[in-house]
Amino acid sequence: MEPKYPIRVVANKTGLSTHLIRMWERRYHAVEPCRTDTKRRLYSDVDVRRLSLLRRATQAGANIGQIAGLGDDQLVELVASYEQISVGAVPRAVGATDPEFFLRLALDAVKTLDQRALESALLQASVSVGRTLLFEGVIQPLLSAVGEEWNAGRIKVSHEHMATSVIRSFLGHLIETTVVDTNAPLIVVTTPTSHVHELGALMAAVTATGAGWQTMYLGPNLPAEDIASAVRQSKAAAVALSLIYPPDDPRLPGELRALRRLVGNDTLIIIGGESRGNYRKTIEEIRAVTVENLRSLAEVLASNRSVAATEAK
Amino acid sequence: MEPKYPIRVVANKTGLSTHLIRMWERRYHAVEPCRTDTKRRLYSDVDVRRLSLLRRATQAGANIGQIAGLGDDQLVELVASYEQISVGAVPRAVGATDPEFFLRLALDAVKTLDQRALESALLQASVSVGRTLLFEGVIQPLLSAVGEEWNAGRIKVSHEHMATSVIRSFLGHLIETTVVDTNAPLIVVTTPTSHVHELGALMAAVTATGAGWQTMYLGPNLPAEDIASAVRQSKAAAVALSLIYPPDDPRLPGELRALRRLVGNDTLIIIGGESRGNYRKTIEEIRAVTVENLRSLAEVLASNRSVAATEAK
DNA sequence: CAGCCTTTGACAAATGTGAGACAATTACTG
DNA sequence: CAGTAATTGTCTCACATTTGTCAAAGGCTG
Repeated sequence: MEPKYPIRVVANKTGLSTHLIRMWERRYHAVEPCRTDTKRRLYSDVDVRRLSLLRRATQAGANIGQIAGLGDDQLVELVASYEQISVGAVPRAVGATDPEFFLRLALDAVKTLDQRALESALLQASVSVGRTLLFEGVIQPLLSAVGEEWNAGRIKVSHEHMATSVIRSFLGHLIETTVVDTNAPLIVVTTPTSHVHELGALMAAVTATGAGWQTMYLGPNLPAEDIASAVRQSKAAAVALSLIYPPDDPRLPGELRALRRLVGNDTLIIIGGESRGNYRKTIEEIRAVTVENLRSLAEVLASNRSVAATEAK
Repeated sequence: MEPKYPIRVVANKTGLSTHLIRMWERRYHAVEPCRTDTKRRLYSDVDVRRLSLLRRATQAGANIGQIAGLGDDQLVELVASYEQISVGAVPRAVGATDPEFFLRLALDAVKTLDQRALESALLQASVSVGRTLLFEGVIQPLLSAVGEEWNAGRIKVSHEHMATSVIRSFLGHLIETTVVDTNAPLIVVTTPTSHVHELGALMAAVTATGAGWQTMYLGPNLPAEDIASAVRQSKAAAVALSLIYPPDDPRLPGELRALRRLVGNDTLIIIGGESRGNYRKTIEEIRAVTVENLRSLAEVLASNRSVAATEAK
């Protein structure tokens, strides 16, 4: 863990102001970063994580003065109890920033049908690795792994259902606990009719809140007409659709064209999901943006945020 | 369990006002939290639990002066008996405990597609009215109302999806935040194959945790074989199935018989949901218990809890 | 040289505390 | 049944603590 971030970057990553970070250091020794030769602060990933935890805890009502001195592992527990998640007695590895560790933990939990352990693995992963790594290193691999195990007949549908249900509620929780400013532009997230896989859309929704957008998550399987009416009623600046299964839906091109027609040309349409490639022609035709993964979704949203915000006025 | 919550967090968690919490302390010594060096109150999880119990008891009609001195165990019993008695009876006028108020709030939120408002309406309702009233007075009427509005063409599917998605994550949250004794018997909650309506099952799952059972919620649409394997692997003492739609599923009797055969005769099978009446013959045949509503589910679970607990040993 | 960082001191908003008071309801008494 | 006392939730006030924000002055960086 080499120290590397100047204070400005840390402020961006954690959502705290530089002022506040320095104050917390001065008053409570919340984090004491290394310095350059010329006394400039240089924060490590561990510091960033600690500051994020502190922010979540204070957000939930803790007094910074009381908690600033706590150890990292205590802090994780504290955040859990403040946010009303039960961690229970589980193997803890706060030091580990290794997604694979949490992936293994989670997969074991699925195999043994242990709901609590799965929740706790996800929670710990979410505080120990960043959100990007949480998706790309834990949740997505977990879903693939569960799929493989099921294909191989080593686990049952019930395991897969349990995993889905826990992950879904965990992701919902992430959206709820992320505070976004109410002036932020709004994005509608859903999947088109007959596309029933919803976890991709949920992760997109979480990514969007993380990128500072207000999100309206409408669940899977929604006709173009209804998506458009939701966009209009909520005055959303963008729509994101996740396409996973079926990979070859003959009715989808029609739906997409209808969507573009109904929302008008000012609304950004973003399309992601594994099957997006199979509909490329239509996507180009309706001038929608495709994103390969959640990271590029975040980039697209970041670069469109200011545009959307100004247009709203 | 070190003391850690400042009073405002406790107020949020319990639904009491900070004023009232201090008053109960001054007058009745209901809880006497530790203090910081500067006399600020710091509550522990135990204190929070105790205050919640006190709130539930007073809401059900107990007078605070009488019960404030009781021990925690007595309080649990008291709350249980009080809530049995006062179900349906008019609760004492404590604040705006009118479910219809929250129902209207929630319905407005759905109509205006306001996710946050719906969440906050549900959250307020859950701390202001008891859980029974939350289901029977808010969530179920809300779902019916949304259905009616949709039939009448006054709202779109997107509204219904939004409502479903918010309610689902809210219910999931309720399950997670209810702390259950890890020795409690376990119940598996799901719906059979092709029964895709999941909110009934989710409410059943919440009811079960409220009745002191550990709950494994597996989501909707699960084949009998997989339900049974989940029961066996998790050593569950009971299974609850919610039947709503379709009301006349020709394959259901076969599924139910298979379920009984696969789980053996020691497992309690509970069946609820609006359509349960249409399958009465099979239900009797497999010696399953039917419940009319969530309240009777709670009763069945309460009376079977001790039985299940002893059998587990 | 403009812009960012550091330290220090100061300020104001928010929140918590204890005491007292008030109004509404309930329970008891003659 | 009227009158009285007790109960209980809410509110206000004066004061202390906590905490986020800001400004000034000087140094570092590109």
